[in-house]
Parts: sequence; structure tokens; C-alpha cells
Amino acid sequence: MQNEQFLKDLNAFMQSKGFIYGPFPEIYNGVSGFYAYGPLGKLLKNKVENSVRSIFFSNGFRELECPTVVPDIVWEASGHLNTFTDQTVECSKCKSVFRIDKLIEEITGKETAGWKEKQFLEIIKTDRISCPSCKGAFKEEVKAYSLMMKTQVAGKPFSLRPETATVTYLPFKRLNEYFRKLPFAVFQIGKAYRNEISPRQHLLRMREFTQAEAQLFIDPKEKNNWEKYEGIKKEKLPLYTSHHQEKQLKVELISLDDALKHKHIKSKAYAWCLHLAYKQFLSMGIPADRIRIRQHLDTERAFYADDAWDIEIKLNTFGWTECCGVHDRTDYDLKKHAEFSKQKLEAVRENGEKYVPHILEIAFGTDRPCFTLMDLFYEKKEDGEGKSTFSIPYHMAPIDLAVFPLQKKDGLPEYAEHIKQVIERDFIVDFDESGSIGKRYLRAAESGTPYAVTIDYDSLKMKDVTIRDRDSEKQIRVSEKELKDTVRKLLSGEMKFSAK
RNA sequence: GCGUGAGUAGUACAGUGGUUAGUAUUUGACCUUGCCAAGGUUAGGACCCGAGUUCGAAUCUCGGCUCGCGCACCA
Repeated sequence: MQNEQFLKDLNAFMQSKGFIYGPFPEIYNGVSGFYAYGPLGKLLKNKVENSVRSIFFSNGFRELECPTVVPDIVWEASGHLNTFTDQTVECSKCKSVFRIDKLIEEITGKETAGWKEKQFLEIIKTDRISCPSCKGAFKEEVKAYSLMMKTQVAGKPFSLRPETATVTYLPFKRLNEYFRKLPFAVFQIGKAYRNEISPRQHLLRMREFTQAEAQLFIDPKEKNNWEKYEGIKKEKLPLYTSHHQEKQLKVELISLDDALKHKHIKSKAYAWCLHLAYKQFLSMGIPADRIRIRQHLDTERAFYADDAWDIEIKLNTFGWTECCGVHDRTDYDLKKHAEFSKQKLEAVRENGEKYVPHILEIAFGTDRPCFTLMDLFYEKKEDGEGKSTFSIPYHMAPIDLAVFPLQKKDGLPEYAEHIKQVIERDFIVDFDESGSIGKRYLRAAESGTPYAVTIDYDSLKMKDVTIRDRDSEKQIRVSEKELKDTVRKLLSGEMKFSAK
């Protein structure tokens, strides 16, 4: 924990402004690991997800939606059913729980892959293995913790997906037919579920959460023949290679070309994925100096990954936090599903040669970026220091603009209502006529709303309004006719706000 | 899951074994207000849940739930 007080303040902000409620359901005490998005939070999440969509769409990806609940054979094939189940032993004295495989590998140095319960219990007896923390004896039973949520469908065991990726691979044959040739890329934005033992860290580790995972299906022979790479090879990324980590060096801005030359990155296609993922976070308005791209060490790579890098963001609350993983999953998944389903999951080269495609995966969630935006842009001020602010980048703000009549009389509310109706089909608009104008400006600013449109007495005569800029607090006057276009240009960054 | 600390209006805090549980802020209404976190009047809103001790528990004890921290877990 980097900043406990700030997390408290942030949490109070998120709850009272209607961003995040929880743990859910609050009136029944709540269950940790579950949170609800309130009105403002959901608008923010929509912004995040639409930002993701627009980057993927503009790079030729197509979106899918697959079921979240699938039969267990899928998870047997993918390997999740095994690796998601931890076998543990409990100390009879101090009640500490240990993963039995890790414990025995650490103490005896033996490789325990594929061991059964009996073998574990025997070696604890024969080698007289005791609890590392209190030297007490272990209970003679092995308990299994499954990180997958289970259910039943038609009397058969099903599981809720712990990631969207695996489910995205299942319609491979259909996709291959749709796209007609490789490479092709698809993504899903949707819920995934993990039965975490003790979730912590708010939205960062939930039991039910939203993933946005993209999959690039590619001929392994084409990984270094990737045209799109040429346009970005000079771009510099903040890389934190395993070499840098081991030597305790600082993060370095390295061009993709150099990274490839020095074999930090294995292929051009992979480099392109990494770059695309990095761009995702920049386009959400996350400052570049808060981002680093960290290579997994050999010891932490997932069972399916050949190479893996994480995009990490430095949060005020929790420090460096993984927000995206880019994995080279090779042909692991398609081969496994071919084996278990007894179907051919192959593609064909121009020369008629058949092969199993490789998959490059860009995996992230949309909850973490939402948390990140609130963490980075909310600033709590104490009494006397001024007002607390939520200076989220304008294009990511939950509400686009607020409409205020200067006073609640003399026809101002009626005209303001008219203005609202003119623009609310194109923008997310708040309307507020209660309290002083200053208070309403503040309220809107605390929600991150970039622009406030105010209707005053001149508006009635001139058919125009003022637009007030959140950060500079300055105003410009535009006619009712120009309003829609002006706001659109301001929000898209096409036009800069400049008060005369 | 283990250890440890905590749980009082929407939010942030105060508080005592004994009438109507305070303060700030927020919220609603009215008055006022020309871009200001103005001001005034007024209204609304809480002791996490359960059991026990007691004449009496929001306060003490125990259990549960949740949260923070440490350990473990985070494929």
C-alpha cells in the first residue's frame, strides 16, 4: 500500500459521486470482490470500452461476443482446470495454508508436476516436512482450491470463463471461413470470473470483472513478415526487459527496431501488438510517464505463453500495476482444442500446406483503466487548500457537458431546457437549475465534466449561450446554431478552447 | 485462509452503560443571488448483523459479515 489515506479519499469520492458502489450488495453486507458501477462510473466505463473498440476497429480487428459459461471439457483442453486448482495443506498448529506443490518443491527440490495427493502426503511424512512459519505438523489432508467458478447446465459440469481468450478460440473454424485468409484478428469485451481466495485492491482484483482481449491469428512463418511493423518500427517504447530487471537498471525508451535487434522482442508481429497495446493506454489519456512495459521473468510466465510482456501503470494508490498482458500463445491453444474436440483446427497456405496458426494475444480488462483514470486524475484538497478536482482528460469524461440556466426564473430554465434537448441526442448532458451558479460549476467540475453551458438574460435576446471551460474556468459565447458543432470540435480536440 | 486493527447519516468525523446520538459537509424545498464552493430559513438522513451480560447495550463480551494492514494467493 503506497498511500492509504488517498485510497480512502478516492473511495469516498467514487461512492459519493456515483462512480463505484460496493462491495456489492451493500445492503446485505457486501461480498468482497464484487463492485457495481453507478451512473457516472458506467459512463466512464463506456468511454473506456469505446476507446478500446475504436483502436481495435481502426486496426482491422472485429468484435465477437461468446458465452461466458461453457462445458468443462473446454477448460480441460485449455489447461485451466488443472492449473486453476491449487492443492493446499494446512498447519494444524498455526493454521497457515500452503500450496503443497510449491512447498515441497522448495524444501526438497523435487519436481512435483503430475503428483497425486498420496505422493504429497507421503513425502511430508517421510521427509518430516513441517510448517515453515511455526514448525508445527501439517494436517494429513489435501484441500483443493479452485479458482474457477463452477455451475451446472443440464446436469453437466460447466464453468464460468476465467478469461475471454479461450472462448474466443473455439469458433476458429467459423472465423477462418469468415475472414477467408490469415492473418485475422478479433476481440471480445465481456465478463470473466475468478474465484479469488481473498480479493483486495478494489477494482484491481475482482471476482467478476470485464476483460477486453484481442487475438491475432497468424501463420508462424509470417511473424517476422509483418507489413504493419514498418510504419512503427522507429517508435520508442518504455521497455523494462527481463535483463533490465535482473540488473536493476531503469526503464529505457527503446525503439522497436532496436528491441528486435537485441532480441528483447522475438518477432515483428509481437512488437506491433505491444505497440498497439501501449497506444490503447495513451489514447485513454494516461500520461506516458506513468507507463512502462515490463517483460515477464522466466519464472512468472503463464503455462501457455512463449513470451509475455505487461503494460504497467504507476498508480497513486497501489504503485506499479499490471493493466495489460501481451502474450505469444503460439499454437498451444488451437492444438489442445483440436486434440480434445477431435476437430482439425488448421489453416492452409497458398501452396496448399496445412498448419496450425499461432495466436498473439493482447489481454486487458476495462475495470483497471477505469480505476486508473480515477486514481490518476482525482486530486483531494484539504480544507483551505481549495477545491478537490477530477481533471480527467476531456475526451474520457463521463458527462460531456452540463446545461445551467443562470437563474431559476424569467424564462431562463425554459430556454435552457430547449438547449438541452437540442444537444442531448449527440452528447451526454447534465441539467441542473438548483443552487447558485458557482455551486453547479463546482459540482460539474468534480464529476470531470469538461464544459458547462450557461443560459443568461442575453441568451434570450441573442439566441446564444456561454460555454465555460472546466480547467481554465474561462468562457466563450456561441450562438445556439453553432453550439453542437463547437462542442463536438472541442471534445474531439479538433478545436482549442480560447477565450477572446 | 491465518494474524492484527477497525465498522456511527450520502461523505468525513465526535461521543457517553441511562430521556430527543452531536458537528461539518452533502441532499430536498422556499427566499435571495448576474456566472460566485455566496447568504438566510427550513426539512430529511446513521449507531454493520446476531447472541450474551445487565433493570437498561450504539457503548461491555462472544460470534458472524465487511474493510485496512502483514503473510499466503493473484493461473
